[in-house]
Amino acid sequence: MPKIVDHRARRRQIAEAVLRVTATRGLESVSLRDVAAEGGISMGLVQHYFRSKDQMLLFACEYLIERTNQRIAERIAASSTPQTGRSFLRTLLAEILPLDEERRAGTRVWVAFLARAAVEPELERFMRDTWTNSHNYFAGVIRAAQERGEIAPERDPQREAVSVFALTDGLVSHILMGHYSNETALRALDDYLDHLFGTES
Amino acid sequence: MPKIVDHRARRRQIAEAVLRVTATRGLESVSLRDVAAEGGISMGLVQHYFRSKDQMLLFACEYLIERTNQRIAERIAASSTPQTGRSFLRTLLAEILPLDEERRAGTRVWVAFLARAAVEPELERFMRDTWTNSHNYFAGVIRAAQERGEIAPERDPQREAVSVFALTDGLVSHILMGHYSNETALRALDDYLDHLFGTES
DNA sequence: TCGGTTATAATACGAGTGCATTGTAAACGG
DNA sequence: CCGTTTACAATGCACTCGTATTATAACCGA
Repeated sequence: MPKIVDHRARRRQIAEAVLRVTATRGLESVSLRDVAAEGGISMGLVQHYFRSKDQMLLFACEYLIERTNQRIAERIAASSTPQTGRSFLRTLLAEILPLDEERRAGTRVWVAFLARAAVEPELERFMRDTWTNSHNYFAGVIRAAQERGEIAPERDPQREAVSVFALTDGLVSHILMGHYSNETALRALDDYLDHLFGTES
Repeated sequence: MPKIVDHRARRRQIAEAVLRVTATRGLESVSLRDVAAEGGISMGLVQHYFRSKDQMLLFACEYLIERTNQRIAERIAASSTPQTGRSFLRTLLAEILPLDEERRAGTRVWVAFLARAAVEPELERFMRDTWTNSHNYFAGVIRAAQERGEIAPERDPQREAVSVFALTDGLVSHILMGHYSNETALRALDDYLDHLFGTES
């Protein structure tokens, strides 16, 4: 055994450099040299930890998802408890929106990978799996709220999850382009929650 | 005056080559040589009609929007008349979804430009303007239906337009990745229209 | 201490890039 | 019919890219 180095930590460190470069200059201008420079390491080291550029990008994408999910879980844990199903769902969805620069940076990277996934089957599969997980989580939250009587029993959690997921993802793009303001997007979210939780009827 | 050539037609022809290459291999692998080969012309000709690659891509993006809007207008004109505000809106929104391969190709290109716009202010401005036009159109359609009594008067067309626009754009991404099926997406659209036109109350 | 394995760096290489330059043919105004 | 302008083609150039190769240093088991 030679030098002891935390392999996974090094890969994450490189992935973070990838994400930073992607957020500022876009995925198409990410080169191994840029990543190495951003991470303050040599290009050979990047190659040592990733067989190819594609594998490096895929890992960076997985890392982005993992980091984002972790951040969301933290914020939810930090929010006031106990809370209703509605407030929980609102916290969750609002956390997905790019409301501050940190999340905007993450979202810029995310749409870059999304565009790449449109022409790369392997990445597309990964995106689909990621979204399926999210969808199932949303549906579970909605079903739980329904079982607690917060949502009318005739609603189908699966169908509602489709709507709320698509609405949120759509708002994400529009906020990112500066088309809808944070307030406008949050109001649209609340409008939907009003509808789902039957405030208006 | 030398050879008489339709300048705009040539530029559109080149733009179509750009869109074809982008739809199959992605925006990041679009080179002047690829575009020339795809269009069956020389690389020098491409340079003759566009000062730089960036300008070529911007024009191609504008052309994509123009072509898409035109196609939507045609389909609407071809649909049965007269129709209710609801059926009109449904036709309009369903036409935006990538339900067949032709529209899927266009959508792949669209998300590629979207990702680029996230790191290019000029393109971002263009995207924002495009979306503002679409939003205003949607709001106008909703307001017209409201004035004809199809939608409850207390609804705000602007707010509803935000929701329907975001929902549709979200569904676009999810369909493109193969996450939601065409039927699932259309059902989510219909669910929203039920809500907007008050079928359920 | 020695041998082998790994971490890290430096660099060479061929392919591809956008753009600039140059060349050629065709169409008009004079 | 001539010259200027434009349409189009071909090629050269400086640069960047991902990857392969090689070199060096550090560590640990034997």
